[in-house]
Amino acid sequence: MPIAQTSEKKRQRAPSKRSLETRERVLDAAEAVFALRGFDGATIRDIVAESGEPLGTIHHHGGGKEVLFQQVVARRAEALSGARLEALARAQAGGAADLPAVLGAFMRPFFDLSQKEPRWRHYARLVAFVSADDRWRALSARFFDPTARVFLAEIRALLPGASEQGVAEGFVFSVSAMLALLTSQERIGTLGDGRVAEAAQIDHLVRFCAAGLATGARAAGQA
Amino acid sequence: MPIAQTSEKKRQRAPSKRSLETRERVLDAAEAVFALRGFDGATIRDIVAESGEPLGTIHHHGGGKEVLFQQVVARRAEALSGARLEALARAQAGGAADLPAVLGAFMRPFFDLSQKEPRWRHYARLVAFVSADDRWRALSARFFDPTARVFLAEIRALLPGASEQGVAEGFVFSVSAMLALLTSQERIGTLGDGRVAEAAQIDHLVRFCAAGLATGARAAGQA
DNA sequence: CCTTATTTCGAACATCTGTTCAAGTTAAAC
DNA sequence: GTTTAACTTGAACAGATGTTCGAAATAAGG
Repeated sequence: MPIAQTSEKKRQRAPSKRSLETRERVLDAAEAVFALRGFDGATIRDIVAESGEPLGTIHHHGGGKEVLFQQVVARRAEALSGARLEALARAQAGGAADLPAVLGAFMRPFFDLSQKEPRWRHYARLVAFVSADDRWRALSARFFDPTARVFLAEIRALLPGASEQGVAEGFVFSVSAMLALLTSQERIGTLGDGRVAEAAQIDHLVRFCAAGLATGARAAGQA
Repeated sequence: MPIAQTSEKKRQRAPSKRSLETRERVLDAAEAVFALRGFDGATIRDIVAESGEPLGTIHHHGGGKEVLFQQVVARRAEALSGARLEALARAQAGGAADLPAVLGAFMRPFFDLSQKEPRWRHYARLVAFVSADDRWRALSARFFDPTARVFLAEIRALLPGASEQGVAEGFVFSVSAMLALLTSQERIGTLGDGRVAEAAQIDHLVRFCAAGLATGARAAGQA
């Protein structure tokens, strides 16, 4: 899944195991630093310090600051989409899923993955940055929009009275609320009872958004 | 309302009218640039270009990049709080206000001000940055939290069955949804039918959040 | 009208930042 | 085992960036 389309000369040898490990360390460090400081606030030398790799190595594996950022976003995108679509399929296994179940299938995988693997919290913050900044619209469109469209269609099917525009707005509100919880959660995520409290907050988030979406649909239907 | 508390030597002369106008131009330009590029992405020389003022003048009036940012945030904070509290008082003029009215009093002034004075759109984006980044927590706490607490108390009074924690979460969800609309709106704000479409979106936003808050309270009351 | 605090202005400075480069090392392909 | 593509490493570079500084212009206070 290469990002750059232009003038790629083909490799003549498979990368070594050591090289692959180095690349992983570079991307992990970049993910952490970008998540903490944002794209403009982050420095290649911050990533050097975080990874322990020398300066030249960051560029060798990263391909420049901007391409490095894109690689970090791309690395976990497929896993995220997969988890969301699987959760949706699971919710629909026993017949039609209701609105909270569909919303939950979209939102919960992010939190579940964050609890299993702390690096996903960094990725979550990164996704918030990508979603909020027009500069990364192309990244959003490529990696997140296709899955979002699937869920949008499911939600529309559950709200037959709603306008397409209204559902889309409600979905945007929902995603922004999810990202707010996801990123604010980071600073209390490692606390003792964080896991228990977080589960309740996610339940609340899903209920909140489901109610908001349903009401918007109802009002649009009346008008 | 000075930001810096440390070692301020008192002025011996009133600032000239020309000086005040220059300061205003500097803050306007800084507001626009910070709103467009964020704190780290913005450059003093970007502000030089935007304002037309020479480099030294930015520092003379701004007091350094970080203090300049704080000044920009501070400048319109009081007007925003005032507009929100007035809207709340107006909503409660004829007896008790319901949840959508209270939420609307918090959210609508931002959009109303943006329509009257386009510079408020820049300020709105700035507020989104400040709210999203822990680095500016102190600014948030000083300029926005007091008013938010007033509205939080009003909402709690309207939802007697809800837990304090649950209402606070719902309020956070609501604010993040509002900021999402506010910042995404910027790119289509100057379109021809922008005003009409925006009004409908704000109605939708208020209904969405009111429904979400009410449902969260109901569920918490049941449990 | 004086005095001088304040403002205007841009050159200069030290530091930071992304990137390049070349020499040395490693390991894939045969 | 040999060859050499790929990787590792850090010094060096060009440009950007926040800040400082002093001289000149302006206007408040008397």
